[in-house]
Amino acid sequence: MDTTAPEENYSEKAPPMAPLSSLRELPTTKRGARTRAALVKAARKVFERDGYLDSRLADIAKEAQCAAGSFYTYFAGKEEVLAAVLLEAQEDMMHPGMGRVQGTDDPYAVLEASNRAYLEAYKRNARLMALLEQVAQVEPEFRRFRSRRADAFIHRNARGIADLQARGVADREVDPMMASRALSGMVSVMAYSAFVRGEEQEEGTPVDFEELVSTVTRLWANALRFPGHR
Amino acid sequence: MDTTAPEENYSEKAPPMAPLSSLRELPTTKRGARTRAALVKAARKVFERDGYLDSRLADIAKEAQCAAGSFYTYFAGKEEVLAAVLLEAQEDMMHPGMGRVQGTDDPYAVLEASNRAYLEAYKRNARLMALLEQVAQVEPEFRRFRSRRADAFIHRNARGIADLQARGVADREVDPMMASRALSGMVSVMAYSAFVRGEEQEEGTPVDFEELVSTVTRLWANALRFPGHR
Amino acid sequence: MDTTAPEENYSEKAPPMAPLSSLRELPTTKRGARTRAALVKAARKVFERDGYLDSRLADIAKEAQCAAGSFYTYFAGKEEVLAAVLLEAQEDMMHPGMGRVQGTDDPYAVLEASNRAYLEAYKRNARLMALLEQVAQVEPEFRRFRSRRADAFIHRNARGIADLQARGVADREVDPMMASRALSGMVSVMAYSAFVRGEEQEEGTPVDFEELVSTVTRLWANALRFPGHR
Amino acid sequence: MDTTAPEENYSEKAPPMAPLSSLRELPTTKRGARTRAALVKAARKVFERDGYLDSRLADIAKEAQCAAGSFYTYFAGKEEVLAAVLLEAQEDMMHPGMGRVQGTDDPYAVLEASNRAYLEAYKRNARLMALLEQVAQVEPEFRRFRSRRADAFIHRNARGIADLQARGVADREVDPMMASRALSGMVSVMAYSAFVRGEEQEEGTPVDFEELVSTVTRLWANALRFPGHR
DNA sequence: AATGAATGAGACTTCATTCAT
DNA sequence: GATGAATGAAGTCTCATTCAT
Repeated sequence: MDTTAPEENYSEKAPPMAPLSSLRELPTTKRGARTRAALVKAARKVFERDGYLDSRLADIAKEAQCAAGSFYTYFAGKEEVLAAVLLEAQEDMMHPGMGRVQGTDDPYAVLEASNRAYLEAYKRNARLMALLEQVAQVEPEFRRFRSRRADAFIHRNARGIADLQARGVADREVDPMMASRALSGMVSVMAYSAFVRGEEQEEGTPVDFEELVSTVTRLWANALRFPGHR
Repeated sequence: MDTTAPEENYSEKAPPMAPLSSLRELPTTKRGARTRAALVKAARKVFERDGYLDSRLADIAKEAQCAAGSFYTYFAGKEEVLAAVLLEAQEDMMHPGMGRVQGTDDPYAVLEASNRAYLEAYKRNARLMALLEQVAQVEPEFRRFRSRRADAFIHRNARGIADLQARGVADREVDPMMASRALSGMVSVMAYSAFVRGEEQEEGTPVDFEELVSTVTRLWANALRFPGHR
Repeated sequence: MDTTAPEENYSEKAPPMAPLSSLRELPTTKRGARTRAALVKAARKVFERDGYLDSRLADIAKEAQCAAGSFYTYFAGKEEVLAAVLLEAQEDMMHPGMGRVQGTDDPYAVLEASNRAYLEAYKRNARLMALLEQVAQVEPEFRRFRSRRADAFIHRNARGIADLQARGVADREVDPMMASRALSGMVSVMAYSAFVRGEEQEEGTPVDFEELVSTVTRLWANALRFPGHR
Repeated sequence: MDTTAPEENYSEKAPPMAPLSSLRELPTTKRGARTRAALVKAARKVFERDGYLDSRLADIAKEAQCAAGSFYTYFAGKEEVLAAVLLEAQEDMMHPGMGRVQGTDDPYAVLEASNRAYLEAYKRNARLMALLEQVAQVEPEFRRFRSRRADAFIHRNARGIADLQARGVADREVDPMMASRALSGMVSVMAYSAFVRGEEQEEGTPVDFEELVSTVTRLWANALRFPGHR
């Protein structure tokens, strides 16, 4: 089963749904490549630090140690750098095949491994996820981007659920798609709450990662009425 | 039991958590009250139409048919009108005691009624909820506002869960708070996805409201291992 | 001799050079008189506190506990209240005939009494003097007002000097007018520096009043080569 | 002796008391330097013409023939350009060592040369001095600037006076500092009155420069009881 | 390619003054 | 007379984007 987790999901390298176009052609010279890379890196730093809205192109250029005008050699504007940033991060934001849990067929173990992988990836890229959430609220283009990612993930989990239903492991009363939507959402909300909001406020008990994994997995398994008594 | 639902929940009229201050004093005269009300109404309309960030004070004033300067008689800026808008809407955004489901003690029925009430309120105020989500990404003050609301709700549901655990109706293995966080989040995510994102895109099957209620309720009940076989 | 001191000088009650017009007619009713008086008083307070430029009519009205609109019943604007404030204060700002130093003819004693009276009056109204200096830099009308006051004083002292020259008590080489300008200016500068600038900065040795009087008097007397060896 | 004259006095190039900071960094390119210089020049012109308070940044930009926004490339606001204007003028506002009156030790001659140098510098920069007086009434930062300048001058003259007292040339009864304050103030008042106020009003006898110098010098010398009978 | 100055549209605020009650 | 809300002109400042070197 592949009951991974919510909202983001691109384990397959495949053309990741051509999310964001690079209008500008890539630089020809070595020097150009270097500058462009510096800009993308700087952009990520500035975005994560100041937020997308409060960041200015001038800051990004300064951070990349190049002139404001140079920015436009590579990008048409803020949106486009952000696209580049996201594109570049996409790889790592995708949990790496959840370690396969080789050699088991136990649905619960698979589910747990899947959730763990998702949450680890989320944690690793928490600031970027926060950024994406913010941007999605503001730029339709990125709202669509986020939706597509979430949908891909949801569909995959829906297939997993349907499969389990077929095998008699999961409750047949629920619609696989709706259930996937709900449970995937549940996990992503928890991730956001733990790693994004958790970071903002200094106070409060930082959630224990293992407890997070096990709670989420247990609820998910129960919700689908996995057999067994855990 | 009071397993209401996610993110927002203020059936008790009690101190509406004095969320957002109205620095400017309220108008003395009838005329003033009328103008202020017109501004709040106009602000809500403009915010919901253009989004918080893309709206200009001038537009709000125009919508309220008053001079730009008049705005400042009542509010110090965008934030403050928004606070007023939210304050005014708070009442209705709170689902009204979920009808009590008088006469039953069936946890499942209570849960379902609670979820239905929550989702109805969410649907009724979908555009405002969308606005709140947007603003929370941008203005710390409103991020806190949203958090406080969610927390209040989560705590209430956590109490409900703990109660059910004590009565032997709910799985004792999960921490009530974490479970509440996860399940409440699940419902609010579904509400957002159905009523906010569902509205944006014309295409797609609009979710059936009843199916939403029953799915969410079933998953919630299962997750906590309510007894019985539904 | 009447070698009083600088910049301000209106001991004679006589129509004090019709300095500032009261366009608005004075109030008829008792209530009106009360309001007007309250406004003038409030204006002085606000002006002295916030400075002329940074004060707003709304503040004055509030301080006078009346509505903003009421202001215009009595004054055409800021300038006019200020005129009223100055008019009202004029009386006390004028040192009271310097006690005449009755019974002496000693020029030095007269001079000293005159300077003392001037400095006392200046000190008493320091904040208002500061205000006047400020306003004179900004409003031509009040620049002229200040000039006329200074001139009146200078002329008077010039007459005093001429008189002493005639009596052989003062150096005949200097032009009475120029000398008066210089010496009167000297005293007013000292007064400003001691009572206005001295107040602004907490630090520093506050000037000893008596030392101020005696220094100024001695220098003045010496400058005109009063006979005798003090 | 170095009984220069009043209020301003910086013949020594020494630390120009780092009066006003240029927060914005200076332009790198030649073009930038040109624009900045044009802005400073324009600012001086506009300030002297309209007064500090009534001048608008837009006017300055227009005068410098550049876009309004360009202003902010070099200055944070009105205050900062003014600082630049003052900084640039500082050099010339400082009378140049008063020609030294080489070869004489006659205190009177030195004093006269000093006063002449001061008054010439004042006259040369009369409009700027007027501006400074105005601004000092309005912006604390510049009030302090003016005070520091005056103080430097006063201290220098005080030293001169003390020196003369030691040499038996000046009256020992007066405190050097107070005397310096008074006499320095006397000269600056005369300068202001002659070159600033004298310009405003078309009418009136424009003061004869030489008479001004000699009167001021004579009174100063007398006040300190220089020996000799002039 | 890189630079960094120049541009200018546009949004925000303030407050003196007017005006309907 | 008094009230206090309404008005709207003016000025400030920000930055994405362009452009001459």
